[in-house]
Amino acid sequence: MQRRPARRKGAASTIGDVARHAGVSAMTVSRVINDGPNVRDATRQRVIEAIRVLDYAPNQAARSLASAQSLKIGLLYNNPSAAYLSEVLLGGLDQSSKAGAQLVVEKCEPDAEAEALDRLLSSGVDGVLLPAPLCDSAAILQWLDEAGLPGVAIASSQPDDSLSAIGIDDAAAARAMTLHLLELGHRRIGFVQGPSDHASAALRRQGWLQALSERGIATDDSLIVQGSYTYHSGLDAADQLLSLPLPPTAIFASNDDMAAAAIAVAHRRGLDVPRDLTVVGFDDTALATTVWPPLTTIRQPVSDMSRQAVSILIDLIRRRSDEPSPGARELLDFTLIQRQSDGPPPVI
Amino acid sequence: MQRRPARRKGAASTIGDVARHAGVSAMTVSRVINDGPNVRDATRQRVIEAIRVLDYAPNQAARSLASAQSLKIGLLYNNPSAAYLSEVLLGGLDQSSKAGAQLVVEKCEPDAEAEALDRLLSSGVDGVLLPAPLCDSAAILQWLDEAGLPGVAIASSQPDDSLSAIGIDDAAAARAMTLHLLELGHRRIGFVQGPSDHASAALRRQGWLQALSERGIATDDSLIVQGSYTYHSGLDAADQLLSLPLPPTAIFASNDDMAAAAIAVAHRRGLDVPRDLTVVGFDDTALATTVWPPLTTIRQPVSDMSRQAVSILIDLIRRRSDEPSPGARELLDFTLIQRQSDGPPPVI
DNA sequence: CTGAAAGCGCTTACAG
DNA sequence: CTGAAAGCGCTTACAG
Repeated sequence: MQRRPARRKGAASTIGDVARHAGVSAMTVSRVINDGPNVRDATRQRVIEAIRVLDYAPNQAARSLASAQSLKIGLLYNNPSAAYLSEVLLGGLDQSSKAGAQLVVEKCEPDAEAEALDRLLSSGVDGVLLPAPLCDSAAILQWLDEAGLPGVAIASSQPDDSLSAIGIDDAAAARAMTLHLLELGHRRIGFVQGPSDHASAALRRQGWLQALSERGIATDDSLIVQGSYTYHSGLDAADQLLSLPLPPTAIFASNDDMAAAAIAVAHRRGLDVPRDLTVVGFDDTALATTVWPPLTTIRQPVSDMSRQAVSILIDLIRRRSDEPSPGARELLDFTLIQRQSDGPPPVI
Repeated sequence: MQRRPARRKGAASTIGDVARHAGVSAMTVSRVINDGPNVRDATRQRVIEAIRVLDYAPNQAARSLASAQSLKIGLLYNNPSAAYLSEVLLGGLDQSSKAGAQLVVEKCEPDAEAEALDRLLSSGVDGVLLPAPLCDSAAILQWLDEAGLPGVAIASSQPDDSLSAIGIDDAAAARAMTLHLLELGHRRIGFVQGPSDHASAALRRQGWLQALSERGIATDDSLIVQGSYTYHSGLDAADQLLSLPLPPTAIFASNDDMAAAAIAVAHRRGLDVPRDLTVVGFDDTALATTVWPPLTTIRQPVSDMSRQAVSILIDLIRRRSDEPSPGARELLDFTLIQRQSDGPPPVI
């Protein structure tokens, strides 16, 4: 029976060790760690060096005990999609643990925002992460304001002014995708629009329109069909598009669920994708690669967004009471991921 | 400009408050909190009452600082599916935060188990959560053993003996689903099997066989088709089944991805689901409800499993060095979720 | 079965 | 710009 080694992370170095090594007091080390003012540059350098040499990492428990400030961050979610949620969670968790903050996750049921928010508040959070589409909810924003808590929107390109936000430029991404389709030779591109209560839906449509007009392609209103971001709505939308007297040679769906549905419809009609019809999506969810052929789509760096959102939120919390920062906006790069659902239009 | 209220969770009660209220020392309160021995029952009751009255909750930071035991729990994942992962994450996060443990999440790339594990070890985790199928990896189990770390398998019904595990009874669930199909009137039920390196695959097949034999239905080998849990493999499997001279009236796929593919194939062949063909899955992933018609499937309580796995792991860590507990097994209830992809067989 | 003392590693006032 | 002291809320030996 193998006896378990005692592997307690042997005597991690403390603030005292660093102080001794640098020839200063613990107080000064603390100042350096916390980016405090009033440290001569030479002193600061010596401390930083000592930290490096001793491989020192502050003990978070001691930190929060002493400062009586545990840094609890709330994350409200609404399950738009599991893939999206898990990325938000992964990024948020990673950054929170690095920053020594605790992440408290609450589900927000459709018409019970108040309850979720109250649970969050009573658990003592110092700020809230709001992944889209929750950041577009007026009720939530108002509540946040009343509670006096800072919030950061994730994956929202057009959030309320009261919020700091991080996201991609949805319009630019949709424009890039449309340009890609145009380059392949497509001229009749069907567009499946998202629901009007999602800020992203309008922006994606706008990007599509812009690319078209840039290349001098006249827009044909019959090529725009309304969807609601659900797979089921994509079924109807694609059917409508492919029933047109002059059907499109490519379908650009505003999200992957609807694009996956478009592929299903094409197959049912005996059309090969991408030989007979090109279908592209948006979001790069798990569905994009479970479906056959895998979808060409736009990927948002969701976990990076979440990571950065945590940093921004912590800054906001630490700075508190100061000027109520006027909602910073941060844009991250998207990626066009080309897989196997796109190709040139069929030669007639 | 609304000034932020100072809402620091006003003077939460401490162990001292409780001690005073109960007329004992802080030490005794600590014993009660930690289920320590040597407390007279009457004393314990008084303390519990005081805790209730004062709404006392131990300060985790102080706790881990004092005990120099921060309780870090590692979670290794391998992205089988985002839905599964997010449930594991949600449950694990919830329970860890309740127990004052920190959750450290690491991704384990296909052939780089060693790296992921080393990162986990160097981050100082005290134990590891292993969601299926990672708990079936010999490399990981060996590493865990060498590191002397306790581990708990999640959603595994047939894990290694060295591990504690929590899961559902896959065979019983598959049997229940098959019985359900039989009750609807089906007699020719096609079965799409999972990959042989997944413990669950064999168990699910076994459950299917058992139900059949219980009802005295002869098994027809042509009705068993090999799949690999991917959507793409489901396409081929369903094609094979539906090309049979005497095709099945129902297809039971071992997971939702393959079931979704079966629906796609049926549609492509002009078959209506469920009127002409019943299709059921297993797992209740997001795909089950994005596809049309939504899938009848088996749901595992993944987030509950994850929650309990955390509790078990913490017990294991606290108990350490003691008898190396011989791998407890915990079975949770599954649910058969009936949606719209099943019905009686077509009348001929 | 119960308690008084010391200390975990940091930060917060307060001095200089 | 820097430091000595006290204390955050708990637990760990150690006594009784």
